Amino acid sequence: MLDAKFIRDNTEAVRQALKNRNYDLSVLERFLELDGRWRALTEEGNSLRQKRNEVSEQIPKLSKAEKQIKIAEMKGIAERIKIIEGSVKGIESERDELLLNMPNMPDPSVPVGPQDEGDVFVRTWGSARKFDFKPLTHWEIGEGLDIIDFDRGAKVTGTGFYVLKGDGARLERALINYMLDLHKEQGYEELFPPVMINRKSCVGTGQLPKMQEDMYWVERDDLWLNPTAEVPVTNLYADEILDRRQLPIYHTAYLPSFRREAGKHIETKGIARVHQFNKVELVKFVLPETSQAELETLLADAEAVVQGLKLPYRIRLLCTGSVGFHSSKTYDIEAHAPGMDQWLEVSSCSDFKDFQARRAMIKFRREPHLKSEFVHTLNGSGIALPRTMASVLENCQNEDGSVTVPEALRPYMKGTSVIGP
RNA sequence: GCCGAGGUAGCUAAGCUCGGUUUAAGGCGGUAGCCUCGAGAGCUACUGGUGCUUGUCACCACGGGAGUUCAAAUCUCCCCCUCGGCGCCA
Repeated sequence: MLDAKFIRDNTEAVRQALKNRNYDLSVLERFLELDGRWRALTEEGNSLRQKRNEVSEQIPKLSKAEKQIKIAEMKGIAERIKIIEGSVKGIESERDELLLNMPNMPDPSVPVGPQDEGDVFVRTWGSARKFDFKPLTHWEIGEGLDIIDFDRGAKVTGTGFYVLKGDGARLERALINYMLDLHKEQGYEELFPPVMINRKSCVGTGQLPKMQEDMYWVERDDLWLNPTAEVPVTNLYADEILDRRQLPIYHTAYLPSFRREAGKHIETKGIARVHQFNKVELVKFVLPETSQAELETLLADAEAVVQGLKLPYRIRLLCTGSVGFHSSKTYDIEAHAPGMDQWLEVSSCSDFKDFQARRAMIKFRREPHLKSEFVHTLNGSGIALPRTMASVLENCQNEDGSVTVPEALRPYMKGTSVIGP
Protein backbone atom coordinates (compact mmCIF):
# COMPACT_ATOMS: atom_id res chain seq x y z
CA MET A 1 0.00 0.00 0.00
CA LEU A 2 1.28 3.43 -0.86
CA ASP A 3 1.31 6.20 1.71
CA ALA A 4 -1.68 8.52 1.24
CA LYS A 5 0.58 11.44 2.01
CA PHE A 6 3.08 10.28 -0.59
CA ILE A 7 0.36 10.19 -3.23
CA ARG A 8 -0.78 13.69 -2.29
CA ASP A 9 2.75 15.09 -2.48
CA ASN A 10 3.94 13.14 -5.53
CA THR A 11 0.82 12.92 -7.65
CA GLU A 12 2.72 13.27 -10.94
CA ALA A 13 5.15 10.47 -10.14
CA VAL A 14 2.29 8.17 -9.12
CA ARG A 15 0.40 9.03 -12.31
CA GLN A 16 3.46 8.16 -14.40
CA ALA A 17 3.97 4.90 -12.49
CA LEU A 18 0.37 3.85 -13.08
CA LYS A 19 0.77 4.69 -16.77
CA ASN A 20 3.95 2.62 -17.02
CA ARG A 21 2.21 -0.26 -15.34
CA ASN A 22 -0.70 0.04 -17.71
CA TYR A 23 -3.18 0.89 -14.97
CA ASP A 24 -6.33 2.94 -15.24
CA LEU A 25 -5.59 6.49 -14.04
CA SER A 26 -9.15 7.09 -12.85
CA VAL A 27 -8.22 5.23 -9.65
CA LEU A 28 -5.81 8.01 -8.80
CA GLU A 29 -8.21 10.85 -9.61
CA ARG A 30 -10.94 9.26 -7.54
CA PHE A 31 -8.53 8.77 -4.68
CA LEU A 32 -7.45 12.42 -4.68
CA GLU A 33 -11.06 13.56 -4.66
CA LEU A 34 -12.03 11.28 -1.78
CA ASP A 35 -8.89 12.08 0.14
CA GLY A 36 -9.63 15.82 -0.01
CA ARG A 37 -13.15 15.27 1.26
CA TRP A 38 -11.89 12.91 3.93
CA ARG A 39 -9.47 15.47 5.28
CA ALA A 40 -12.02 18.27 5.38
CA LEU A 41 -14.59 16.11 7.15
CA THR A 42 -12.07 14.68 9.58
CA GLU A 43 -11.02 18.15 10.54
CA GLU A 44 -14.61 19.21 11.14
CA GLY A 45 -15.24 16.09 13.19
CA ASN A 46 -12.13 16.72 15.26
CA SER A 47 -13.12 20.24 16.20
CA LEU A 48 -16.62 19.05 17.16
CA ARG A 49 -15.12 16.35 19.32
CA GLN A 50 -12.83 18.88 20.90
CA LYS A 51 -15.88 20.94 21.85
CA ARG A 52 -17.62 17.86 23.21
CA ASN A 53 -14.61 16.88 25.31
CA GLU A 54 -14.35 20.36 26.75
CA VAL A 55 -18.01 20.66 27.65
CA SER A 56 -18.16 17.11 29.03
CA GLU A 57 -15.47 18.10 31.45
CA GLN A 58 -17.48 21.12 32.58
CA ILE A 59 -20.88 19.48 32.97
CA PRO A 60 -20.40 17.76 36.33
CA LYS A 61 -19.28 21.06 37.86
CA LEU A 62 -22.35 23.01 36.80
CA SER A 63 -25.54 23.74 38.70
CA LYS A 64 -28.61 21.73 37.88
CA ALA A 65 -30.18 24.41 35.71
CA GLU A 66 -26.97 25.12 33.78
CA LYS A 67 -26.49 21.42 33.30
CA GLN A 68 -29.87 21.07 31.60
CA ILE A 69 -29.02 23.84 29.16
CA LYS A 70 -25.60 22.44 28.28
CA ILE A 71 -26.87 18.90 27.88
CA ALA A 72 -29.57 20.09 25.53
CA GLU A 73 -26.94 21.98 23.56
CA MET A 74 -24.62 18.98 23.40
CA LYS A 75 -27.39 16.75 22.07
CA GLY A 76 -27.22 18.67 18.83
CA ILE A 77 -23.46 18.35 18.67
CA ALA A 78 -23.58 14.64 19.39
CA GLU A 79 -26.03 14.33 16.53
CA ARG A 80 -23.74 16.17 14.13
CA ILE A 81 -20.72 14.15 15.20
CA LYS A 82 -22.61 10.98 14.46
CA ILE A 83 -23.56 12.18 10.99
CA ILE A 84 -20.02 13.31 10.18
CA GLU A 85 -18.52 10.10 11.50
CA GLY A 86 -20.89 8.17 9.30
CA SER A 87 -19.79 9.95 6.15
CA VAL A 88 -16.12 9.84 7.14
CA LYS A 89 -16.44 6.11 7.53
CA GLY A 90 -18.07 5.73 4.13
CA ILE A 91 -15.44 7.84 2.39
CA GLU A 92 -12.68 6.14 4.30
CA SER A 93 -13.69 2.65 3.28
CA GLU A 94 -13.93 3.64 -0.38
CA ARG A 95 -10.62 5.49 -0.18
CA ASP A 96 -8.88 2.59 1.53
CA GLU A 97 -10.32 0.17 -0.99
CA LEU A 98 -8.77 2.28 -3.75
CA LEU A 99 -5.51 2.45 -1.87
CA LEU A 100 -5.42 -1.32 -1.46
CA ASN A 101 -5.92 -1.70 -5.18
CA MET A 102 -3.16 0.71 -6.16
CA PRO A 103 0.08 -1.03 -7.14
CA ASN A 104 3.53 -0.36 -5.77
CA MET A 105 5.82 2.26 -7.29
CA PRO A 106 8.36 0.59 -9.60
CA ASP A 107 11.97 1.15 -8.63
CA PRO A 108 13.76 3.68 -10.89
CA SER A 109 16.04 0.88 -12.11
CA VAL A 110 13.08 -1.05 -13.54
CA PRO A 111 12.93 -0.74 -17.34
CA VAL A 112 9.79 0.87 -18.73
CA GLY A 113 7.99 -1.30 -21.21
CA PRO A 114 5.01 -3.47 -22.08
CA GLN A 115 4.48 -6.86 -20.43
CA ASP A 116 7.13 -9.50 -21.33
CA GLU A 117 8.50 -7.53 -24.29
CA GLY A 118 10.06 -4.89 -22.05
CA ASP A 119 11.83 -7.38 -19.80
CA VAL A 120 15.61 -7.38 -19.79
CA PHE A 121 17.72 -10.52 -19.58
CA VAL A 122 20.47 -9.69 -17.15
CA ARG A 123 22.64 -12.78 -17.47
CA THR A 124 22.68 -16.46 -18.29
CA TRP A 125 24.37 -19.23 -16.30
CA GLY A 126 25.50 -22.35 -18.12
CA SER A 127 24.14 -23.21 -21.51
CA ALA A 128 21.29 -25.38 -22.71
CA ARG A 129 22.33 -29.02 -22.77
CA LYS A 130 22.97 -30.52 -26.21
CA PHE A 131 21.58 -34.00 -26.80
CA ASP A 132 22.58 -36.69 -29.25
CA PHE A 133 19.08 -38.11 -28.92
CA LYS A 134 15.71 -36.40 -28.88
CA PRO A 135 15.10 -35.29 -25.28
CA LEU A 136 11.76 -36.20 -23.75
CA THR A 137 9.47 -33.89 -21.80
CA HIS A 138 9.29 -34.38 -18.04
CA TRP A 139 5.80 -35.84 -18.23
CA GLU A 140 6.99 -38.41 -20.73
CA ILE A 141 9.93 -39.22 -18.48
CA GLY A 142 7.75 -39.23 -15.36
CA GLU A 143 5.15 -41.54 -16.81
CA GLY A 144 7.83 -43.74 -18.39
CA LEU A 145 9.47 -44.26 -15.01
CA ASP A 146 6.11 -44.43 -13.22
CA ILE A 147 7.11 -41.67 -10.82
CA ILE A 148 4.43 -39.11 -11.80
CA ASP A 149 0.77 -40.10 -12.04
CA PHE A 150 -1.48 -37.45 -13.53
CA ASP A 151 -4.58 -39.58 -14.04
CA ARG A 152 -4.85 -40.70 -10.46
CA GLY A 153 -4.15 -37.18 -9.18
CA ALA A 154 -7.09 -36.00 -11.27
CA LYS A 155 -9.21 -38.89 -9.97
CA VAL A 156 -8.52 -38.20 -6.31
CA THR A 157 -8.81 -34.42 -6.50
CA GLY A 158 -9.19 -32.98 -9.98
CA THR A 159 -7.34 -31.67 -12.99
CA GLY A 160 -4.20 -29.79 -12.08
CA PHE A 161 -3.31 -32.20 -9.28
CA TYR A 162 -0.82 -35.04 -9.61
CA VAL A 163 0.73 -37.79 -7.56
CA LEU A 164 4.44 -38.41 -7.15
CA LYS A 165 5.37 -42.06 -6.69
CA GLY A 166 8.40 -43.99 -5.50
CA ASP A 167 11.64 -42.29 -6.44
CA GLY A 168 9.64 -39.33 -7.74
CA ALA A 169 8.27 -38.72 -4.25
CA ARG A 170 11.74 -39.26 -2.79
CA LEU A 171 13.26 -36.84 -5.27
CA GLU A 172 10.72 -34.19 -4.24
CA ARG A 173 11.60 -34.70 -0.58
CA ALA A 174 15.32 -34.60 -1.43
CA LEU A 175 14.91 -31.29 -3.24
CA ILE A 176 13.09 -29.75 -0.29
CA ASN A 177 15.73 -30.84 2.20
CA TYR A 178 18.59 -29.81 -0.08
CA MET A 179 17.11 -26.31 -0.42
CA LEU A 180 16.37 -25.85 3.27
CA ASP A 181 19.84 -26.99 4.27
CA LEU A 182 21.45 -24.68 1.73
CA HIS A 183 19.43 -21.68 2.91
CA LYS A 184 20.29 -22.42 6.51
CA GLU A 185 23.95 -22.18 5.55
CA GLN A 186 23.21 -18.87 3.86
CA GLY A 187 21.90 -17.54 7.16
CA TYR A 188 18.15 -18.01 6.91
CA GLU A 189 16.24 -19.31 9.92
CA GLU A 190 13.91 -22.15 9.02
CA LEU A 191 10.20 -21.94 9.76
CA PHE A 192 7.27 -24.24 9.25
CA PRO A 193 4.21 -21.99 9.29
CA PRO A 194 0.48 -22.79 9.06
CA VAL A 195 -0.92 -23.80 5.67
CA MET A 196 -4.16 -21.91 6.26
CA ILE A 197 -4.11 -18.17 6.72
CA ASN A 198 -6.66 -15.67 7.93
CA ARG A 199 -8.05 -12.79 5.92
CA LYS A 200 -6.06 -10.10 7.68
CA SER A 201 -2.77 -11.73 6.76
CA CYS A 202 -3.81 -12.06 3.12
CA VAL A 203 -4.56 -8.35 3.03
CA GLY A 204 -1.28 -7.66 4.79
CA THR A 205 0.90 -9.03 2.03
CA GLY A 206 -1.40 -7.93 -0.79
CA GLN A 207 -3.05 -11.15 -1.97
CA LEU A 208 -6.41 -9.75 -0.92
CA PRO A 209 -8.44 -8.08 -2.21
CA LYS A 210 -6.61 -8.02 -5.55
CA MET A 211 -6.08 -11.73 -6.14
CA GLN A 212 -9.06 -13.19 -4.35
CA GLU A 213 -10.10 -15.20 -7.41
CA ASP A 214 -6.79 -17.02 -7.37
CA MET A 215 -7.09 -18.21 -3.79
CA TYR A 216 -8.71 -21.29 -2.31
CA TRP A 217 -11.10 -20.27 0.45
CA VAL A 218 -12.38 -22.31 3.37
CA GLU A 219 -15.66 -20.52 3.74
CA ARG A 220 -16.85 -21.90 7.05
CA ASP A 221 -13.89 -20.46 8.91
CA ASP A 222 -12.95 -17.66 6.51
CA LEU A 223 -9.48 -19.12 6.12
CA TRP A 224 -7.44 -19.22 2.94
CA LEU A 225 -5.13 -21.93 1.65
CA ASN A 226 -1.58 -20.69 1.50
CA PRO A 227 -0.75 -19.31 -1.97
CA THR A 228 2.93 -18.75 -1.06
CA ALA A 229 4.79 -18.94 2.24
CA GLU A 230 5.47 -15.24 1.74
CA VAL A 231 2.05 -14.67 3.32
CA PRO A 232 2.37 -16.46 6.68
CA VAL A 233 6.05 -15.63 7.03
CA THR A 234 5.81 -11.92 6.27
CA ASN A 235 2.82 -11.60 8.57
CA LEU A 236 4.75 -13.13 11.46
CA TYR A 237 5.71 -9.64 12.50
CA ALA A 238 2.47 -7.85 11.61
CA ASP A 239 1.49 -5.14 14.08
CA GLU A 240 4.91 -5.22 15.67
CA ILE A 241 7.58 -2.64 16.22
CA LEU A 242 10.92 -4.39 15.93
CA ASP A 243 14.12 -3.35 17.56
CA ARG A 244 16.70 -2.06 15.11
CA ARG A 245 19.13 -4.65 16.43
CA GLN A 246 16.80 -7.45 15.32
CA LEU A 247 17.25 -6.45 11.68
CA PRO A 248 17.89 -7.88 9.22
CA ILE A 249 15.71 -10.95 9.75
CA TYR A 250 16.09 -13.79 7.24
CA HIS A 251 13.59 -16.68 7.15
CA THR A 252 13.21 -19.70 4.95
CA ALA A 253 10.16 -21.93 4.90
CA TYR A 254 8.96 -24.98 3.04
CA LEU A 255 5.20 -24.95 2.54
CA PRO A 256 2.68 -26.45 0.12
CA SER A 257 1.14 -23.66 -1.96
CA PHE A 258 -2.24 -23.50 -3.62
CA ARG A 259 -3.41 -21.49 -6.63
CA ARG A 260 -6.77 -21.67 -8.32
CA GLU A 261 -5.24 -20.22 -11.51
CA ALA A 262 -8.65 -18.74 -12.27
CA GLY A 263 -9.05 -17.63 -15.84
CA LYS A 264 -5.94 -19.52 -16.90
CA HIS A 265 -6.34 -22.80 -18.67
CA ILE A 266 -4.31 -25.54 -17.08
CA GLU A 267 -3.68 -26.67 -20.63
CA THR A 268 0.03 -26.75 -20.03
CA LYS A 269 0.90 -30.39 -19.96
CA GLY A 270 3.04 -31.63 -17.14
CA ILE A 271 3.69 -30.02 -13.80
CA ALA A 272 4.75 -26.51 -14.82
CA ARG A 273 1.38 -25.05 -13.83
CA VAL A 274 -0.66 -26.90 -11.22
CA HIS A 275 -3.06 -26.08 -8.37
CA GLN A 276 -0.93 -27.44 -5.55
CA PHE A 277 2.82 -27.26 -5.43
CA ASN A 278 5.61 -27.30 -2.92
CA LYS A 279 7.82 -24.30 -2.56
CA VAL A 280 10.72 -23.25 -0.39
CA GLU A 281 10.54 -19.55 0.27
CA LEU A 282 12.99 -16.88 1.36
CA VAL A 283 11.75 -13.82 3.23
CA LYS A 284 13.75 -10.83 4.46
CA PHE A 285 12.94 -7.96 6.78
CA VAL A 286 15.54 -5.24 6.36
CA LEU A 287 16.47 -1.61 6.96
CA PRO A 288 15.06 0.61 4.18
CA GLU A 289 18.47 1.83 3.05
CA THR A 290 19.68 -1.73 2.49
CA SER A 291 16.83 -3.21 0.50
CA GLN A 292 18.43 -2.65 -2.92
CA ALA A 293 21.54 -4.59 -1.93
CA GLU A 294 19.44 -7.19 -0.09
CA LEU A 295 17.53 -7.94 -3.29
CA GLU A 296 20.80 -8.77 -5.07
CA THR A 297 21.93 -11.16 -2.32
CA LEU A 298 18.46 -12.69 -2.14
CA LEU A 299 18.68 -13.40 -5.86
CA ALA A 300 22.16 -14.85 -5.44
CA ASP A 301 20.91 -17.11 -2.65
CA ALA A 302 18.12 -18.43 -4.87
CA GLU A 303 20.50 -18.83 -7.81
CA ALA A 304 22.77 -20.96 -5.65
CA VAL A 305 20.01 -23.59 -5.53
CA VAL A 306 19.87 -23.87 -9.31
CA GLN A 307 23.64 -23.73 -9.66
CA GLY A 308 24.03 -26.51 -7.11
CA LEU A 309 21.78 -28.67 -9.28
CA LYS A 310 23.82 -27.65 -12.36
CA LEU A 311 20.72 -26.51 -14.24
CA PRO A 312 21.29 -23.82 -16.88
CA TYR A 313 19.24 -20.71 -16.20
CA ARG A 314 18.82 -17.06 -17.09
CA ILE A 315 17.87 -14.01 -15.04
CA ARG A 316 15.02 -11.84 -16.22
CA LEU A 317 14.55 -8.34 -14.85
CA LEU A 318 10.84 -7.59 -15.10
CA CYS A 319 9.81 -4.33 -16.75
CA THR A 320 7.09 -1.96 -15.50
CA GLY A 321 4.46 -3.81 -17.53
CA SER A 322 5.39 -7.20 -16.04
CA VAL A 323 6.31 -6.50 -12.45
CA GLY A 324 3.76 -7.81 -9.96
CA PHE A 325 1.17 -5.64 -8.27
CA HIS A 326 2.87 -5.39 -4.88
CA SER A 327 6.49 -5.48 -6.02
CA SER A 328 8.78 -2.57 -6.67
CA LYS A 329 11.41 -4.61 -8.47
CA THR A 330 11.50 -8.27 -9.45
CA TYR A 331 14.02 -10.69 -10.92
CA ASP A 332 12.84 -14.04 -12.24
CA ILE A 333 15.08 -17.06 -12.43
CA GLU A 334 14.24 -19.22 -15.41
CA ALA A 335 15.67 -22.73 -15.55
CA HIS A 336 15.98 -24.42 -18.90
CA ALA A 337 13.81 -27.44 -19.69
CA PRO A 338 15.27 -29.02 -22.83
CA GLY A 339 12.44 -31.50 -23.36
CA MET A 340 9.85 -28.74 -23.48
CA ASP A 341 12.45 -26.45 -25.04
CA GLN A 342 11.34 -23.72 -22.63
CA TRP A 343 12.73 -21.56 -19.87
CA LEU A 344 10.67 -22.20 -16.73
CA GLU A 345 10.23 -19.56 -14.04
CA VAL A 346 11.46 -21.35 -10.93
CA SER A 347 11.90 -18.27 -8.77
CA SER A 348 10.70 -14.73 -8.46
CA CYS A 349 12.72 -12.44 -6.21
CA SER A 350 11.11 -9.16 -5.26
CA ASP A 351 11.77 -6.04 -3.28
CA PHE A 352 8.50 -4.70 -1.88
CA LYS A 353 10.09 -1.74 -0.14
CA ASP A 354 7.58 -0.58 2.52
CA PHE A 355 4.49 -1.60 0.50
CA GLN A 356 3.72 -4.73 2.51
CA ALA A 357 5.08 -3.35 5.75
CA ARG A 358 2.59 -0.48 5.60
CA ARG A 359 -0.31 -2.85 4.99
CA ALA A 360 0.77 -5.32 7.64
CA MET A 361 2.10 -2.66 10.05
CA ILE A 362 5.60 -4.02 10.40
CA LYS A 363 7.79 -1.34 11.88
CA PHE A 364 11.10 -0.85 13.58
CA ARG A 365 12.72 1.80 15.72
CA ARG A 366 16.29 2.94 15.09
CA GLU A 367 16.69 4.30 18.62
CA PRO A 368 14.29 3.99 21.54
CA HIS A 369 13.46 7.70 21.53
CA LEU A 370 12.95 7.98 17.74
CA LYS A 371 9.77 7.54 15.75
CA SER A 372 9.08 4.10 14.36
CA GLU A 373 9.55 3.49 10.63
CA PHE A 374 8.33 0.79 8.26
CA VAL A 375 10.75 -2.02 7.52
CA HIS A 376 11.36 -3.14 3.96
CA THR A 377 10.32 -6.66 3.04
CA LEU A 378 11.67 -8.88 0.30
CA ASN A 379 10.97 -12.39 -0.77
CA GLY A 380 11.98 -14.92 -3.30
CA SER A 381 11.24 -18.50 -4.13
CA GLY A 382 14.16 -20.56 -3.13
CA ILE A 383 12.78 -22.32 -5.18
CA ALA A 384 9.49 -23.68 -6.60
CA LEU A 385 9.51 -27.46 -6.69
CA PRO A 386 7.53 -28.73 -9.70
CA ARG A 387 9.33 -26.63 -12.28
CA THR A 388 12.65 -27.48 -10.69
CA MET A 389 11.66 -31.14 -10.81
CA ALA A 390 10.71 -30.70 -14.48
CA SER A 391 14.03 -29.09 -15.28
CA VAL A 392 15.96 -31.75 -13.36
CA LEU A 393 14.16 -34.62 -15.11
CA GLU A 394 14.62 -33.11 -18.55
CA ASN A 395 18.25 -32.05 -18.06
CA CYS A 396 19.40 -35.21 -16.34
CA GLN A 397 17.65 -37.70 -18.61
CA ASN A 398 19.52 -40.46 -20.37
CA GLU A 399 18.81 -42.06 -23.70
CA ASP A 400 17.42 -45.22 -22.05
CA GLY A 401 14.72 -43.18 -20.29
CA SER A 402 16.45 -43.18 -16.90
CA VAL A 403 17.37 -40.04 -14.95
CA THR A 404 20.71 -39.39 -13.27
CA VAL A 405 20.21 -37.87 -9.83
CA PRO A 406 22.15 -34.58 -9.47
CA GLU A 407 25.08 -35.02 -7.14
CA ALA A 408 23.81 -32.41 -4.72
CA LEU A 409 20.71 -34.53 -4.09
CA ARG A 410 22.35 -37.92 -3.65
CA PRO A 411 23.02 -37.53 0.08
CA TYR A 412 19.26 -37.05 0.41
CA MET A 413 18.49 -40.09 -1.76
CA LYS A 414 20.38 -42.59 0.36
CA GLY A 415 22.80 -43.32 -2.45
CA THR A 416 20.31 -43.62 -5.31
CA SER A 417 22.21 -42.12 -8.23
CA VAL A 418 20.00 -43.18 -11.11
CA ILE A 419 16.23 -43.42 -11.29
CA GLY A 420 15.51 -46.26 -13.68
CA PRO A 421 12.42 -48.15 -14.73
C1' G B 1 -18.37 -28.19 21.62
C1' C B 2 -19.71 -26.89 26.95
C1' C B 3 -18.46 -24.29 31.69
C1' G B 4 -15.29 -20.83 34.21
C1' A B 5 -11.50 -16.88 34.42
C1' G B 6 -9.20 -13.32 31.66
C1' G B 7 -7.45 -9.51 27.42
C1' U B 8 -5.54 -2.01 29.84
C1' A B 9 0.93 1.15 26.83
C1' G B 10 7.69 -2.43 25.43
C1' C B 11 6.63 -5.60 30.09
C1' U B 12 3.81 -5.51 34.65
C1' A B 13 -0.53 -3.81 36.90
C1' A B 14 -4.67 -0.37 39.31
C1' G B 15 -9.23 1.61 37.64
C1' C B 16 -14.75 -1.59 35.97
C1' U B 17 -19.18 -2.97 41.48
C1' C B 18 -21.56 2.82 41.49
C1' G B 19 -20.19 6.33 33.81
C1' G B 20 -17.81 12.58 34.81
C1' U B 21 -10.75 15.43 39.54
C1' U B 22 -7.39 10.09 36.38
C1' U B 23 -3.88 14.12 32.26
C1' A B 24 -5.35 5.61 31.94
C1' A B 25 -2.47 5.55 38.79
C1' G B 26 1.85 2.86 40.42
C1' G B 27 6.02 -0.31 39.27
C1' C B 28 9.80 -2.48 35.88
C1' G B 29 12.56 -1.82 31.56
C1' G B 30 14.47 1.85 27.93
C1' U B 31 16.46 6.86 26.17
C1' A B 32 18.35 11.68 27.33
C1' G B 33 19.99 15.24 30.97
C1' C B 34 21.84 16.56 36.00
C1' C B 35 25.42 14.54 39.46
C1' U B 36 30.39 11.62 39.18
C1' C B 37 37.36 10.87 37.61
C1' G B 38 34.10 6.81 35.92
C1' A B 39 30.15 3.53 37.19
C1' G B 40 26.11 2.71 40.43
C1' A B 41 22.53 4.99 43.36
C1' G B 42 19.57 9.32 43.38
C1' C B 43 16.90 13.31 40.86
C1' U B 44 14.38 15.40 36.27
C1' A B 45 12.18 14.83 31.48
C1' C B 46 10.63 11.64 27.70
C1' U B 47 8.97 6.60 26.37
C1' G B 48 1.10 4.15 21.56
C1' G B 49 -0.97 6.20 16.68
C1' U B 50 -2.67 10.01 13.17
C1' G B 51 -3.09 15.05 11.30
C1' C B 52 -1.26 19.65 10.41
C1' U B 53 -1.49 25.38 11.55
C1' U B 54 5.14 21.72 14.66
C1' G B 55 2.46 23.19 19.81
C1' U B 56 2.18 23.91 27.45
C1' C B 57 -1.70 21.88 19.49
C1' A B 58 -5.87 18.74 18.28
C1' C B 59 -7.98 14.10 17.63
C1' C B 60 -7.80 8.89 18.25
C1' A B 61 -6.29 4.56 21.30
C1' C B 62 -7.99 0.20 27.24
C1' G B 63 -8.72 -7.33 22.28
C1' G B 64 -12.31 -6.02 17.62
C1' G B 65 -17.17 -4.20 16.23
C1' A B 66 -22.10 -2.27 17.18
C1' G B 67 -25.34 0.15 20.75
C1' U B 68 -27.07 3.31 25.19
C1' U B 69 -25.58 8.45 26.93
C1' C B 70 -24.41 15.33 26.89
C1' A B 71 -20.27 11.99 28.38
C1' A B 72 -17.91 4.88 28.07
C1' A B 73 -11.69 1.45 30.04
C1' U B 74 -16.39 1.56 33.13
C1' C B 75 -23.27 -0.13 31.10
C1' U B 76 -25.71 -3.59 26.96
C1' C B 77 -25.19 -6.95 22.65
C1' C B 78 -22.19 -9.67 18.94
C1' C B 79 -17.38 -11.52 17.56
C1' C B 80 -12.01 -12.83 18.21
C1' C B 81 -8.01 -14.49 21.17
C1' U B 82 -5.46 -16.52 25.77
C1' C B 83 -5.52 -19.60 30.21
C1' G B 84 -7.96 -23.44 33.29
C1' G B 85 -11.70 -27.63 33.70
C1' C B 86 -14.89 -31.15 31.09
C1' G B 87 -16.14 -33.60 26.47
C1' C B 88 -14.49 -35.35 21.68
C1' C B 89 -10.31 -36.88 18.96
C1' A B 90 -5.14 -38.57 15.08
